[in-house]
Amino acid sequence: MTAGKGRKDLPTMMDVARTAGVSKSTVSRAFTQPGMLGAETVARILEIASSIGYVPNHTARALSTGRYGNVALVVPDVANPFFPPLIRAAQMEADRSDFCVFLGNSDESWRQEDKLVDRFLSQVEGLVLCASRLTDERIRAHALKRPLVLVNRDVPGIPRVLIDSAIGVREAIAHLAELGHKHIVYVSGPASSWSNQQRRAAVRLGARQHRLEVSIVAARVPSYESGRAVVPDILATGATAAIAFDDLTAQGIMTGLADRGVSVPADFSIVGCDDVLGAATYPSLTTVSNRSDETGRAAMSLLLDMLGSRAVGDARVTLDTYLVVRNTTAPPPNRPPAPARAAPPPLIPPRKGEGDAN
Amino acid sequence: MTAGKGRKDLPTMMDVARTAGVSKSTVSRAFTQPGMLGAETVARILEIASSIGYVPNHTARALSTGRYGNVALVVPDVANPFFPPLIRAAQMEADRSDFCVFLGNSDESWRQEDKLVDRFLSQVEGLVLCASRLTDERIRAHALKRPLVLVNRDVPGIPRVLIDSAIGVREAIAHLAELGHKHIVYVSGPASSWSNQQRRAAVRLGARQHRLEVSIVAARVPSYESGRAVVPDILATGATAAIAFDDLTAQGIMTGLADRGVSVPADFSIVGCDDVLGAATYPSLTTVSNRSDETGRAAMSLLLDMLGSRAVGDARVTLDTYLVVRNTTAPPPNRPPAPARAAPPPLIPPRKGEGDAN
DNA sequence: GATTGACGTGCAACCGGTTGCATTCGATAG
DNA sequence: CTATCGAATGCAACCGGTTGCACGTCAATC
Repeated sequence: MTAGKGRKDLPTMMDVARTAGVSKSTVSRAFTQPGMLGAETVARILEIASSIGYVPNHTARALSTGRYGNVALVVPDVANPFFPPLIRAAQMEADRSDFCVFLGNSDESWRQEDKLVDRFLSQVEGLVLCASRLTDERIRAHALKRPLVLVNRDVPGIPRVLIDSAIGVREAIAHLAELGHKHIVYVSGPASSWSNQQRRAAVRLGARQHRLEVSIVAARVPSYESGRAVVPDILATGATAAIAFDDLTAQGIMTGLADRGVSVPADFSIVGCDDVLGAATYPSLTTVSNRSDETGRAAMSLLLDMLGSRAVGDARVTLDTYLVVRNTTAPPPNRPPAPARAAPPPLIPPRKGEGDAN
Repeated sequence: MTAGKGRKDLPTMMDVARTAGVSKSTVSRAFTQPGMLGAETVARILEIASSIGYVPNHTARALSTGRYGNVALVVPDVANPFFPPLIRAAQMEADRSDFCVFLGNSDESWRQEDKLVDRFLSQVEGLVLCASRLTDERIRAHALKRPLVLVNRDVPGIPRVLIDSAIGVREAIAHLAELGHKHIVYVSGPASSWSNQQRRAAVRLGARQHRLEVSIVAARVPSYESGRAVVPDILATGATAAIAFDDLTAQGIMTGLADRGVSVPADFSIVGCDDVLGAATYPSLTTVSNRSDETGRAAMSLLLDMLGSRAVGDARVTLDTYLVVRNTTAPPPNRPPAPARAAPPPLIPPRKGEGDAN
């Protein structure tokens, strides 16, 4: 019963009330409905409050109003470079409405995600689940209890924000076609990924329109390592350019090509996806923007709209992407490149935080 | 008063109690002190609870016990690649003790940070502040109210976890000396940064021990752009190797050197700091590990220890670093490199999330 | 057969706010 | 001078749990 069992107790509303010679209610109103009180009373109370370092207790307020002022954001892997910009944007959007945000790391496990959501449920007004690992069923169950917004997960009936790579990928195809490429490769990501399906379809469609030959090479997991590993398959197709599922894979491919003396972009062109590495690589990577920050902002904004009881119903927001041309694309060489020397074993540890973010 | 004003209300303890034909207290104890109740009673209650989807209300519990089960983690910029691994590790460490973590993004502003801390105070049991922008005074004030752990901020009396780059930097110096370099440059970060002070001092000391000449070149902000910008200054020193304040700066330097036809590592060697880019660059960057994940874990673990009332007092944990040798360091050329052509204007946008993380 | 305990459960106060309603008081209207 | 009304404030119930204490029951003990 006794709260805090001696731990440092923050000043309460009663403390303020006592030294101000008023009742709890008055102090409460001074903070929530100042207009209802005398101007000098409000001033005095606020003065006293700040002098003794009083801050309204978020928890107690939540209990009586049902407005927790908190939202939860759950991602599979905080360290996956896809997410930090999204998290940052979502956090700042929530902050604009004075919401605090819980961050959950599901560690790519649906059990963990389920546990987190349950823990969050009773102290948040709503949640944003990114690339959720839960079943549609569980998601629906949770959505019954609290407003829920999904990112890169398409469950009918649940508001969701999706990054549609189609446009960006189409731009990439057009870009390569314009440069004179005739045969390209799509290095695919996880089959279960919604993003991967989008991208592959867009590649196929774009290639048909531009009369390009297209090969598909599968990289089971999107990572530096697996990109590096599939380079022989890529070269075997005889293509002169590749579009990779994501930047990490593209990066691995670049390394694998360099290992074989194939230079980028002179001998081979590469396009990534997600713009996760920025211009940090050399040569800097041509890639498809993912606008993950806008995604984060949009998802949080959508959630806050729902909380503001502005009905949102079955929202399905898609964000377009665009091509970011940097320095890994150029006209094809006269002859398609071929392996010059045998591939060395992979020496370099994979980058942390890889995996299928989307 | 009426909570939820019609919003989806979660089932409460009373609901369970009613259908189980017992009192609130009994339901409560079924969850918190099952041993005090009859075995079959507990079983029946848990059964009913899960059947109607009841989960104990975190908020209400917190209010009466003072144990919020929450902690807060505040960083200047989530998107700065220094932080995601730290956040991830801290989050998972907290999760091991069933704590939920609030994430705050101070956006490099002490006002924002102060606001966040105040908002968090009343719903967390403790906080971790990373690279805090607050004054010592404010930090002390907050620490009076709740257990507080600092990361990369050295305020006597407040428990803190510091990444000490000295060892790693010393290893880097030894590494360069062994390769045959005689004259190196330290490209410094923000003067106010604790980490920068550590690193510069370590460079100076190490250089003296190995009888190397050392120059200092100042990059005001640690970023890709500013690294690229200081390349002329670096070359002007006549040095054959550089140690940069962080990886982003090092990356910019690499690009700047390439722009001038100076090849890395054949003509010039580069060492970064923080190991933030992993092996993603080409050539992959030799750098000093920052172990930011261990830092996050250590800080959170320290905080949880404090909460467990295991007194921690004035803890000051320092984490050592080590050199990660990759492919940007090699013996110096016979003659020191010189600019071959004029530098092109910077075309490439700076990487998001830069800034002095430490 | 009455006493004593252990055990299982209910009662009610409390955590720190919020809010509908009652109350007080001065001012304006009648 | 009194009735009326609005503004300012207090009272007390409530949000959903936790927990000290009291109560009732039944078995073991004397």
